[in-house]
Amino acid sequence: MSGDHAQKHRQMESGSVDYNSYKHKDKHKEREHNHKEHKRDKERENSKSGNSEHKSSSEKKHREKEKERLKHKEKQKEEKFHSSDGKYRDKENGFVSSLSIKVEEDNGYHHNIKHEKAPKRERDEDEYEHKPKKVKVESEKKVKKRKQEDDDSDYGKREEKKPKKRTKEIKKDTTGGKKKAKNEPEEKWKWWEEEKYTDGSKWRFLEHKGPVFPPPYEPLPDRIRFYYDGKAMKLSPGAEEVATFYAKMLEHEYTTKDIFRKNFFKDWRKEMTSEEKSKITELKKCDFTEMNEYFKAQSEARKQMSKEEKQKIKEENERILQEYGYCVMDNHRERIGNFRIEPPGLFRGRGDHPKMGKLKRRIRPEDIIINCSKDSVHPKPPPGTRWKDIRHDNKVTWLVSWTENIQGSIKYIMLNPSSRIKGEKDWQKYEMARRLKKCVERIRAQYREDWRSKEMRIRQRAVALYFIDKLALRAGNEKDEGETADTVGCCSLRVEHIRLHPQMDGQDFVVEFDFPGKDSIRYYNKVPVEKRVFKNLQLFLENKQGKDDLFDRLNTSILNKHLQELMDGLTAKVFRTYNASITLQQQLKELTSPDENIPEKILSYNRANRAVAVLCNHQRAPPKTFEKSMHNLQSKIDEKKKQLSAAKKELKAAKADAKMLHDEKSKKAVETKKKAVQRISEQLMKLEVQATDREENKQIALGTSKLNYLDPRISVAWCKKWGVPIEKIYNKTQREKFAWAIDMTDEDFEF
DNA sequence: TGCAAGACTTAGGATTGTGGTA
DNA sequence: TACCACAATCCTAAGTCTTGCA
Repeated sequence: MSGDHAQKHRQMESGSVDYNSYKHKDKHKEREHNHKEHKRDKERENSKSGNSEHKSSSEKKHREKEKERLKHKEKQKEEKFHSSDGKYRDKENGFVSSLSIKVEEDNGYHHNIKHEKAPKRERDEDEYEHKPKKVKVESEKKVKKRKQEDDDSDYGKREEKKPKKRTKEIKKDTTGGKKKAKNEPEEKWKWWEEEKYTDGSKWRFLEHKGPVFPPPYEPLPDRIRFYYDGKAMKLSPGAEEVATFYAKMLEHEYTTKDIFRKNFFKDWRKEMTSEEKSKITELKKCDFTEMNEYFKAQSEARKQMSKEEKQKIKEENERILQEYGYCVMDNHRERIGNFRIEPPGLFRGRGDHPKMGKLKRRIRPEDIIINCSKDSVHPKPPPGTRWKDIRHDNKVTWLVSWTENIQGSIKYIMLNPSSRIKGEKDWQKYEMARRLKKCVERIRAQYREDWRSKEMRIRQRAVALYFIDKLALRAGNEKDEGETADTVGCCSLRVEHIRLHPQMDGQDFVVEFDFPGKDSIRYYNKVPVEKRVFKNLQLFLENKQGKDDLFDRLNTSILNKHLQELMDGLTAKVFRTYNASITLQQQLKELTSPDENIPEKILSYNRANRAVAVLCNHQRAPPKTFEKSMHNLQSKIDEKKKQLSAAKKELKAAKADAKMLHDEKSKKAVETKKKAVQRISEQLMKLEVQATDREENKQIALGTSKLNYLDPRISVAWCKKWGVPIEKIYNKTQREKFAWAIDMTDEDFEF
């Protein structure tokens, strides 16, 4: 990664941000009051529905009550609306649906989407919560009409409009979700237009069916044998199961690693009978090849299955998904992210993980903690078993948890990224980054000042923060030595991870970074820094050895505590989000040109995305088939070039004929040939763009930044501005995750 | 106050699905 | 129809940050 790229993003910020909402003290009080009322309403609803007799239909009842309440509220709002001069206000964007939206009175929630275009207003630093809105279904015609009206109206008028109604609820199939017609368009719930809980609770009602367990172990057929020291040996079921985990990985690089083999063998022996234990004493004498071939044959057989068999499996998976893949959270049927319990196997730690190869044991119902509403139908454990515990903790978002045996950490089943609970958090994350944008210059001035501090701890803090800001480094928490791979982030950098060059490649004060980051991905970068940073680093390195901490007076909690003082809610990772998003926005501005066609625009987008991936050091292993696929693509390009040249020749000839003959037929022929040339030129251009894109993407992973760091509103606004279909940028899953952004953003959005 | 546990986000690789082509 | 390449999705490890407790 080149240092100059990492610097680029620093030049980017210009102009002001549209901070769309602000707080009036008294309005705030009023809002608080209203919200408390609303909360009490909801709580009353919940407590009412919380009796134990209704188990079989609890959710239904709950829903009905909620509907009733909403109906009542809707009526009230309708009345209020009609008695006011409120008009519907249109959404400028039309990406998702034709729902119309009315803007409520400023209730203090921040970030009403309609305000993206609004005049800039001041607002409190600590405010970022979104503003709820109410929606109502409206015909497209009306929407269009209203759009026109809205375009003509000014912001002040919009502010006066009264709310109308909240979204339609999504129906839940209480029978366990028998398959809904797949293509049946289900109206999407616009959670982003509704109120948020502000009491720290994550939900009021939660019902689900619990996790799906992996199938029990199926012993190998007798003909498949394991050999020890050249002799066939029948293993006990427990030992055999663990042996199959290894056998399945025989071709994987893991099995060449000493730690992996050592850990596996140690844990495997624990599963052996005493007789097996006394016989099997060396891994190198074990022969798993028959097992390995058996599994390969099985996998091959799966591929060769008939269409009907495959369809049957697909249908069964769909059935399981419908039954276990959804939960009901506060009246809405929401998709669960990972509803399957992790199957047993061998631990695949990354990098030089000291525990790789250890046995990940099978999770039993007795290990599982269920989290759901008291008044929901609780998930049933498999017959003859019981759950470890059933909790009703609405301060957390998980549905199921268990403790894994490798690190002793807790694993969770949570909702899908398209869910309200994840989306809200995501939105909040980008709002936090936008808040940072507002005060980042002040923070930068502060840390530059701190480079001169008399106190070593402050200088270290300031230099570390400079790196986090400039290079988008991760915070770098302390890690348990010997328990995990040796990786570092900013605060945990050691002397051995940097080299100082007073001069390098014609530049002054260059810092050379070389360290294993998250997932043991190497971070290598040569960065020219300011003289004072360089001098400080020299100072920090004095009298230290390679293994010593670079920042020995700093850790992430000290740093984050400091950041918290600079801006409410600020932590080290916000800088990564901020710098990633601002880089995308700036790069898009720089790279997109109006005369580009759609494929070229997409290439520009990918290049902007790539700049971010480089900044964040999102790498991938080059695809195994990369060289081959590039070669194939090049062949296609060559072939297309030949075609083009032939087509051009034909066109020339046709023109000559037409000149001679002057008849309709030859004129027509010229037109046809012209079209052919044009078509082939376009095809060639597409192939060439594809080749460039692929080459530039060889070792860079774009997905991580797109999914986690780039404010989706930047991409949506860019698509709208340049007429690029959103489908070209986000696939179906991504569009579901970013539905909130797609719905609320217009082309003027500024991060 | 410091540390461990807990909760949640971020991450790359593996697996599966899909569409184009021979 | 089989095969291939790429995209989409799944999987779960590895981070960050917060919370709770001694």
